[in-house]
Amino acid sequence: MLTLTLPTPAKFRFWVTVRGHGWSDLPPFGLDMAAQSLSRVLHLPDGLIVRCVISAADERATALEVQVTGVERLSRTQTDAITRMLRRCLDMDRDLTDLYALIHNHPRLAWIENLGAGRLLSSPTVWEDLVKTLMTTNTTWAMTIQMVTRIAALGDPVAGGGHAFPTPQQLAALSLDELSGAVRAGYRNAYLYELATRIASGELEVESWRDADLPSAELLRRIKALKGFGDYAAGNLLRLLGHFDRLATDTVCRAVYQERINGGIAAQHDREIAAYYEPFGRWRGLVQWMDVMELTLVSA
DNA sequence: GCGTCCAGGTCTACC
DNA sequence: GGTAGACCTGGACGC
Repeated sequence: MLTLTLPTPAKFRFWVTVRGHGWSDLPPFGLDMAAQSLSRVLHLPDGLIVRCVISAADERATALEVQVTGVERLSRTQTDAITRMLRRCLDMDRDLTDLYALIHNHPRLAWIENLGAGRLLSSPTVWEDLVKTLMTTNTTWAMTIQMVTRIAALGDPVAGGGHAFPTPQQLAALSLDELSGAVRAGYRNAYLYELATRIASGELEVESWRDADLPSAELLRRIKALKGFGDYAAGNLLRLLGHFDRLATDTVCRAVYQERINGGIAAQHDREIAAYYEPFGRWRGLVQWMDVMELTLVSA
């Protein structure tokens, strides 16, 4: 086992980031609640597959400890790749200064700054975030976990158990029937297969969607052009890509708006919810998600 | 064990 | 632009 050190930015809170949304429940991420550690199987650009277990000495630690298994030694290039991928997963390069200034004296949202919340765990690739988002649509969270677990099992195995997340090429190499039988995602199977085959063939390129210069409107257009990605799914993916000027309103968001914001009265239309978050400007999507996660994060 | 109902978001056809 | 119905899975429930 090798140990790496990952310096953290100021005000970075490891466990709050890990618990910031449900991705940590989905393989090839894994949680050890007792040890407060996050595991992740990484498929490095050179093909090497390793398992990383990330932990912090305490919540205000200035560096994370990363234990790497599945390999006896790492080259400088491989170490840099692991560091780069984990920094991306843990949203370490996000500057939340403006958000914290916006909500500094807000009676209901000041907890976000106090807790150091606002970073979202994401996947190393846009492809993986697309697949996982698709598997959250029109289903329960328990079902999402089951479907993603079955998808992850189609990836390359790692020493010690578990798999790397499969590449688009690996899923595209199957027939639709084979994929459907393995994943059991219902009508989503066809959408997943189309996504994988279009990326694998080179017709669709999604990794550049992390480019910060890509306007939200253009990114939204590209995402919604994909089969199976409607308003909610597109909003969710935009959030994971760091675009917070769109909402991702689902049933949980509607319930939170009704119960904790609007005095028990349901919104007449999603436009009413959109109007509520409008004053938060380019941060509105993140504020909406923080409203959903408040009880989980404050009690974590 | 079997049948029925239900939850979830998106797509398509239709008005 | 708005709406209805179909799409799937598996858990919950009643018998």
